[in-house]
Amino acid sequence: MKTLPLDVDQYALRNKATLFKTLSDQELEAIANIAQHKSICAQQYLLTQQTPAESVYNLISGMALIERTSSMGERQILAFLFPGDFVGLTNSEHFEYSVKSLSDLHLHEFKRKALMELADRTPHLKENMQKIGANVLSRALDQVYVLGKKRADQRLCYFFLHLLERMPGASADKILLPMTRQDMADFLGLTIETVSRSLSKLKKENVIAFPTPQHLEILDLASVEELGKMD
Amino acid sequence: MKTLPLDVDQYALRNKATLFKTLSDQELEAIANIAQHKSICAQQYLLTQQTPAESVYNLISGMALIERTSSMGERQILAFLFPGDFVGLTNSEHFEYSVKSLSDLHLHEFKRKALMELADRTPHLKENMQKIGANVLSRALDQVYVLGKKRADQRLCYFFLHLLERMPGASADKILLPMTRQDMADFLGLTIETVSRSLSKLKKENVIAFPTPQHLEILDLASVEELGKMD
DNA sequence: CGATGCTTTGAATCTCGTCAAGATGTGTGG
DNA sequence: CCACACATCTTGACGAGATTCAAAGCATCG
Repeated sequence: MKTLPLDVDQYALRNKATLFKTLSDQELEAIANIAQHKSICAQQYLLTQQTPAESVYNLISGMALIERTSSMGERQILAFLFPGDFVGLTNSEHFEYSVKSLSDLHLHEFKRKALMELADRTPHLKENMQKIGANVLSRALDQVYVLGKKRADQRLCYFFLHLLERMPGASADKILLPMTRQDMADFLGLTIETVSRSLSKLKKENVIAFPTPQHLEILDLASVEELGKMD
Repeated sequence: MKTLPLDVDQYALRNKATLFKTLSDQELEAIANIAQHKSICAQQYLLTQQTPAESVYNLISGMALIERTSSMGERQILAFLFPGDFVGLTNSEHFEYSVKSLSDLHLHEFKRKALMELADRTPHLKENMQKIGANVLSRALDQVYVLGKKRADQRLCYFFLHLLERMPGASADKILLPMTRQDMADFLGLTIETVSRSLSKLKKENVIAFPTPQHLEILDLASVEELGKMD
């Protein structure tokens, strides 16, 4: 269990709000003692709407998505999860969403009770957890704004900027997309065809390029920022 | 715009997640000791994007809205606030939104630090605050789903059900709307014309009626539920 | 009363969704 | 290495739904 804290992270530690930021070695070890390693293959469900909400998870490596599917089969992706992200902080008895892996995942699993108790004794940890919660809400509100006000091409540019900011190793000239077009569509409140058409339009305007369908390149970052900005 | 007759405490106490639920008299008194009364007239800003986030507020009576306005003048309403609601729980230095009153407001103001400290010593209070936070997020995710997947008439029905559930004194045959059509549009990601047209359509289908423009009556609750349901 | 602000309606336009087909990739077995 | 099959992605044509711009209806309030 000593292996813990530090395989997380050259990425997570440089990220803004992460569970482990600014913690002392002792504090990190205390967390390590209640953490369990967990691995999941690509395209598997980490948890679903029916799962009792006893555990919370910290994503070490890989990518995942949070989705909600209605009884009529309508799927809305509520968020994508990146290394360092935290998922499962709810206060209901069971989760209100499902979490599905996009790639092989490594995570830390915590019993919620144990983590909460530790947080009570570890101010820095509690502060980090609150920050993470605030960020989750803040991003959900951003998404509300985008879905309420933006056209398809603008939503996609917002999405690119989102990836650029949050995805480890992403740079304007090389963004690897682990999600399908359908995932993007369900995240942005569009259909797969509209996503595809908007991508083609941006391609034709030389704003972006696709060396392969999963490999995005931003050619004109200024335009992307203009289209996708939030303020 | 007329102000709403609101029976505050009666509503707040029967509501699910409120700051004061299940607290003992002693605990309530401890809260009272750090609370300050505040009153605001209709159509005023309680706080704005620029306000430093030092205080949090608990709404006693009246209604308000949370909005975000972009540099291009696009406004998105992120939530409506009802008696018992809590606003201001963020972890950034300043707020990421503005709060505007729809009617005359009475609220409790707490210094964030003081409330946090008290919460540390008062498990019930902390639990209530966490529940409120979870509810806020849950509703934001509902809104993402609605904006991503629903037609104009469905969004309106969702909104009606939302009001029915949360607004004090609302019943199917009498819902007083303190907000304008523009507010509804900005909440639901529509234009005011689309809101008006959709309302007219629902009126023509005898699903709803408007004795006056601010007085909504649901004639066919089953249809409203079918159109506005979330699952 | 008229004046103002909010709401509704109308017509033209645009964006996006739907349905259908075609193209491109990826993986497998020969 | 090629050929085929399957999945994903792209494109096209059309229609539904929402926005835009403009004008007309209704309240409310001096």
